[in-house]
Amino acid sequence: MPTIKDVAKAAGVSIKTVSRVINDNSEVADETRHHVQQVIKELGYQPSVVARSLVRGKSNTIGVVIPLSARYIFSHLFFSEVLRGIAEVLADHSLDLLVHLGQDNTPYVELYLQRRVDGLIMMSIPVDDLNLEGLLESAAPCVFTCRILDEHNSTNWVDVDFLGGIAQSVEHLLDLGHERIGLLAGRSNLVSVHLRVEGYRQALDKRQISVLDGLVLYDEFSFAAGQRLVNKLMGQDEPPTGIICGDDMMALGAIQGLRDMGYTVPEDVSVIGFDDIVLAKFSTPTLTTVRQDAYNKGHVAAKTLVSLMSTSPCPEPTQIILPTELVIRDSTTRAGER
Amino acid sequence: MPTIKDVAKAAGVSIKTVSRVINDNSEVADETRHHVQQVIKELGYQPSVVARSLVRGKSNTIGVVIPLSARYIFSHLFFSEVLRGIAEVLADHSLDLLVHLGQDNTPYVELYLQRRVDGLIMMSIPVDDLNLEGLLESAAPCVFTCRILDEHNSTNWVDVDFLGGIAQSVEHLLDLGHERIGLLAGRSNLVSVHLRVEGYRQALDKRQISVLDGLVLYDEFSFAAGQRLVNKLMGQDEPPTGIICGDDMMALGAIQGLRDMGYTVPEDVSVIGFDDIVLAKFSTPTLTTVRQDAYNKGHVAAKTLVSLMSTSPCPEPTQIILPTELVIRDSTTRAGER
DNA sequence: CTGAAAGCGCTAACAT
DNA sequence: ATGTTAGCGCTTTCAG
Repeated sequence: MPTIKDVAKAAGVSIKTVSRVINDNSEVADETRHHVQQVIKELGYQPSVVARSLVRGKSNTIGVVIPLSARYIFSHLFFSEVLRGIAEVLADHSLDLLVHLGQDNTPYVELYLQRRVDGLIMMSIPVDDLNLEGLLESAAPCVFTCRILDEHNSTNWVDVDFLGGIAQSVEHLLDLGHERIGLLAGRSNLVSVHLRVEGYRQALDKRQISVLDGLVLYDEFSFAAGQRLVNKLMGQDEPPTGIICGDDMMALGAIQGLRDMGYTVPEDVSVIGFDDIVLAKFSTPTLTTVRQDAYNKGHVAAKTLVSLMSTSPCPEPTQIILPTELVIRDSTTRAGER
Repeated sequence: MPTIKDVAKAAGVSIKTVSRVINDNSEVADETRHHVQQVIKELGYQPSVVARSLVRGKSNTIGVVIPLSARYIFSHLFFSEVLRGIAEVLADHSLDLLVHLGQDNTPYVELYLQRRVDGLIMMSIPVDDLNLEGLLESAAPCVFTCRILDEHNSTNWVDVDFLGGIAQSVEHLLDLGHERIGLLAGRSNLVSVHLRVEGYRQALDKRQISVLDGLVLYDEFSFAAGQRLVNKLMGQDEPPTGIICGDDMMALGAIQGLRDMGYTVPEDVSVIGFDDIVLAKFSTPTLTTVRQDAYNKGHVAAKTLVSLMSTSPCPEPTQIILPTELVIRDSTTRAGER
């Protein structure tokens, strides 16, 4: 592959002149410019981004880190939606996108320390992530697509309103006359799961309803987990008449599990999901759920990172909570309908 | 951030010695080595991958190109599954993964020509892609996750057996006594769609059943398209009793559309999908479909690319067709059951 | 308007 | 076993 030197030689000009042409900034005589452009085309020359990165001191690349421990999100449409939101913003700024599955043994902050990326977007980091500390200690521009535990409150993040979304779900069920409400929360090592539980608590407290033991269960976000947990939940002395799930796949699993046990949804038990995946609209019954806009999450996170990187000195931490919306469909109804 | 020079100075050794330590190949006295390692740790030194790339002449990065025209795959779980398959192989080989949404105006072969990536994996390229030619003319190591039109038959690709999968679907319906079978094929600018149609034709020919006009329709892969097309299909004089769809989302849309028109699935019309997405197992009725292993597709494509890059001279083109499997569920039944 | 030369951070012959 | 030196391909003062 030709280099700038080859072009210079072939065009009979200096390297610097070629450099000027390809960066079309400084003044070059029109004649020279055209001639050089001609030679460039003939040779099929393309400047090496690697050499440019070295001399310019930046890679023009953003890393998106997906902890392997959160690998389940890979089988979530959620993931590709967030990624799409990120990718479109980066494209607008001519930034490249490096996707990194974080093996726990290689601290992902190295991506930055090795000048491979200029900034990082972290997806769904669990609270017990081993490499998080190293990242926060570094000067790496970084935005999380989820809240993290952070005593200094100094991280940038974009997240949806899990607390409010779940609280609204609880209120919806209470309004329908449900008094015993179960929560299938998700993995307990995620901040978002804690927030879900907190939203559940607050909504019940507000109506002076006591939070009962055994009505909040934890497991991974999956159809299978929904099926599993619902068995536990309904096996209790006084089973709930309404169940709120950490995400839609869990909710669909819960519905299936309930059906297998002989319950009818929503007549016997109302079920609410979270996310509003495509499926939610088409399941039987259609799923009442809390909508979050994953594309927008990625979009906003990327925007935040880009502005973070172009601003100096480092601005105040940006912490954005995106709204959710309760979408009421057919999986919820008044208590005691049957 | 410290450079190799800083380390050398601080350790009181030459740059080359530091280089030897961080590449731990050549012989360095144990004492020197330990000392240098100590200094590296103290300074928090990390070698710059950019500088390394420049001098080594390779980026250790693979680009995955997703044509924007195929943006729909972003909202397909399929995409993230393929990507996961790719990512895991690359991680094993310490290769980085660059995801590139191909804007049609920037030829993606530039990723290679600018030394940004050492090889490319192309996802779902339509036949009318403008930038394809440039890529094929270049020397870029490249593997497609779909077949492409290529008169020289010189490209490397990994694909699933669309032709066989659809043929098997047709046979399944024929075995159930269906004689009029519709095909909702997908976008006609995809080779995979042509192959689906070809499979459909061959299977019907084999049983000496004539292929009727109006029974094969084209549209995008989506729920909405399934709903749309089924209306056209059933509005004909002699509507089909069996419908084969290009993918599962289309099939689910078709089922919904049929239901809206007052038909029952599968009693009135049998429906078959393609992919076997998670949803297929949980829809009502559960969906008969052709399973393809998207993760494996990505895995094999990445493996192929890696071996391609490490082999010289360039080996014979690798063209792999992965098997599919017909998964029979509840959306298909004998013709005239009702 | 153009060129010579230094240097980005690293590796690799070639000494010593 | 260790250091010197010359690049990798580009940008960028600083002169001409």
